[in-house]
Amino acid sequence: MEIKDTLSAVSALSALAQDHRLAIFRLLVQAGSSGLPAGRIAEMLDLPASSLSFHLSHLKNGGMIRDEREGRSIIYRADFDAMNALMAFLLENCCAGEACLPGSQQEALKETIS
Amino acid sequence: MEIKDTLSAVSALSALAQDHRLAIFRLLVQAGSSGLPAGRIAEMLDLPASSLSFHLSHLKNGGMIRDEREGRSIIYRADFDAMNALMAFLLENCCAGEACLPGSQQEALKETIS
DNA sequence: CTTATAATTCGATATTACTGGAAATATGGA
DNA sequence: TCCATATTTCCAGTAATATCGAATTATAAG
Repeated sequence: MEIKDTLSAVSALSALAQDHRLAIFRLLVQAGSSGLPAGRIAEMLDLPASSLSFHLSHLKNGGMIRDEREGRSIIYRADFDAMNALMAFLLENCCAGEACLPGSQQEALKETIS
Repeated sequence: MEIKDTLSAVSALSALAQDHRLAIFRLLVQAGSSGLPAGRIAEMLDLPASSLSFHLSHLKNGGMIRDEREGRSIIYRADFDAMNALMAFLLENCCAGEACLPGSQQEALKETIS
């Protein structure tokens, strides 16, 4: 997992920076590796299909989710590697060493992630 | 440092989800506790004063920075507690335990932060 | 081949964000 | 008081996002 450049960090952040999209992503995180079909997400969040589709494509553009067709459904899954990279970027660029994590844990995370 | 609700997480995320604002925040993180006056930020990022002010107020609204008047200048500082809380929120809600950090580090972070 | 289901794309509309010059506000000093 | 400096607020124009019904595409099954 590489550390993101500023541009991809911005698109990852803006993918999550919207109430419906954050809710969608959290659902997918909970769902784990089995993911959820679009219709099930729409149902759970009570969103019209076309609105959901708009947000899913935004999340996909930001690299935060992946999709895979399975029969008539399309299964969406959270991209944990991307989330990982985003966390690493924030830790590295927005936390200044002194804050957010004690130094030792920060070092350990860097090794884990990069 | 409390764990954020979804609404404040969205405003923190959207505060950072813009190229100029992310750049501003990173500068302030680097500057640390001494912070930077608005004019210096405008100079470093080559932004018109009014545009900078727009972004600063957005960052402030999202709770990511603080300001303090000092003579004719207004000094801006990154709010590390807010960044901390955002990291904790993401870890808790968008990382699903299995991912982003090995379990032991995640536990340690939760204790550190909450 | 037709019908039903799952999802996306299109299109029209409404809302919100971004930009930057000009005017207003606040402070400090001559 | 008057002027210069630092910054914000105002305003108008432009661009990007969000919403959701209707039309379209893709798949599966009878």
